[in-house]
Amino acid sequence: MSSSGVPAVTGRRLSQDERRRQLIGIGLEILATKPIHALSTDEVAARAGISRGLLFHYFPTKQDYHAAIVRAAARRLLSASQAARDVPAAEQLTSIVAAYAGFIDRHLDPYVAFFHGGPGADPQIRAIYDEVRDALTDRALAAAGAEATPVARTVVRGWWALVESMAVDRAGESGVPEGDLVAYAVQALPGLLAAAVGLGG
Amino acid sequence: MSSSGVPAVTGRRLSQDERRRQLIGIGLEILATKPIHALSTDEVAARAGISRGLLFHYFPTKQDYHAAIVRAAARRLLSASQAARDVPAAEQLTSIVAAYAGFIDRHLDPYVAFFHGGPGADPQIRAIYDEVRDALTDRALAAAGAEATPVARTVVRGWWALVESMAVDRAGESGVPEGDLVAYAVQALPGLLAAAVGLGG
DNA sequence: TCGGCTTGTCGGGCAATGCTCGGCAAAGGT
DNA sequence: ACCTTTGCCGAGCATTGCCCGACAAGCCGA
Repeated sequence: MSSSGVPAVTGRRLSQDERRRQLIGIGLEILATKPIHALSTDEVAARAGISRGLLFHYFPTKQDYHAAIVRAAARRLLSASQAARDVPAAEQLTSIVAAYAGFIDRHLDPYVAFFHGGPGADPQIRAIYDEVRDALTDRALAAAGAEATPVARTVVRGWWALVESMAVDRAGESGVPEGDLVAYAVQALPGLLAAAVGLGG
Repeated sequence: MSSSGVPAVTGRRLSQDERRRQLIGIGLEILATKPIHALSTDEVAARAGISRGLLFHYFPTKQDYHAAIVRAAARRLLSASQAARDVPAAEQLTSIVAAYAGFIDRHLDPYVAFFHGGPGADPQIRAIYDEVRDALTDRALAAAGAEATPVARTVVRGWWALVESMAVDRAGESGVPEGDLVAYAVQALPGLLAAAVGLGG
């Protein structure tokens, strides 16, 4: 568990890309454990076997470093939350929700730390959250075969919030089996969308 | 705009209660604007007209101070999200949701800053969030006349997440009138609850 | 009016931390 | 063997969270 996949033979000279990857990997490890304000640049530098100064060469600000880490976590979440290949159109949505819920189930603590964690007031991080929600919303709308009107998007974003809430609850305490949760969520969406067609605007 | 309601005649000697209130008031003002890591004890002390040391006499740690501020914000949210008096049972839920959505609408930026903001990994603050969600869930279940089974609680918590998501979206950009949103949310809950009766456990 | 006790308050100071900067040295081409 | 590039060091500055010993404002009894 020394340092995130990359062996980090201390003393070697890494390429920009290797170093960035290593530093982000270390950040992913640490931020899964403690909040940002408890992550010190000293610790990161020590784990990476480099000087404090070098960290700021790669990420001019601690906020930038934090944003890069969250962005990496977001990429993982999005790439995990795709429909399995060779899935018939009718089961696309189920496949996506199952993948998403499974991801939360497998990585509950880090998930909560990353996506309910960072300073919500930081615009960089807020933007990343929005991108994730938008991407998931696009996928769900496409899989559900629904038109992407503004109202429909709002509803689907809300529905994702519901799914996330229940998935986190489930992984935490409630005894609902994952399969049931997925089926419930998929079954609930059409009704929510249908009832929204008359909504203002 | 000197300092949050309490006049704070600098130089006077305040009682413990007055001072605490004043400091929390200042925190509520500042945290509505910027994230926690950008709030310095110096700034708070300067605004309150006191020394840095005194702040730590009232809140032994910056996290404690932060938690006290968030707790105050949570109290305001909860006290605003009640059913209006003299509302018939059938409209209790509508009244609560309207109050909640109205609160978000009136205080969008502070709301997001406080309730999507704090370090999610800080257990104190996480506990406050949980208390708020639990309290709102209790109210909604009672108003809907539903039984408070574990599954129902999970569903209602998820439904609140949906309501919050849509309310924030609404206040931000989407053109859905607030009344429509409230009616939509209230109408959606029974279906979500009914479909959940068979859920595992 | 004086003395004494309680307690809100000051302000200097320590250690940690975010961030800067000038310069060194390893890698690689010629 | 030289030179250019560039990854990297490490000393140092300013800020900030936090501690602590001491002062003084307020109240009480005499």
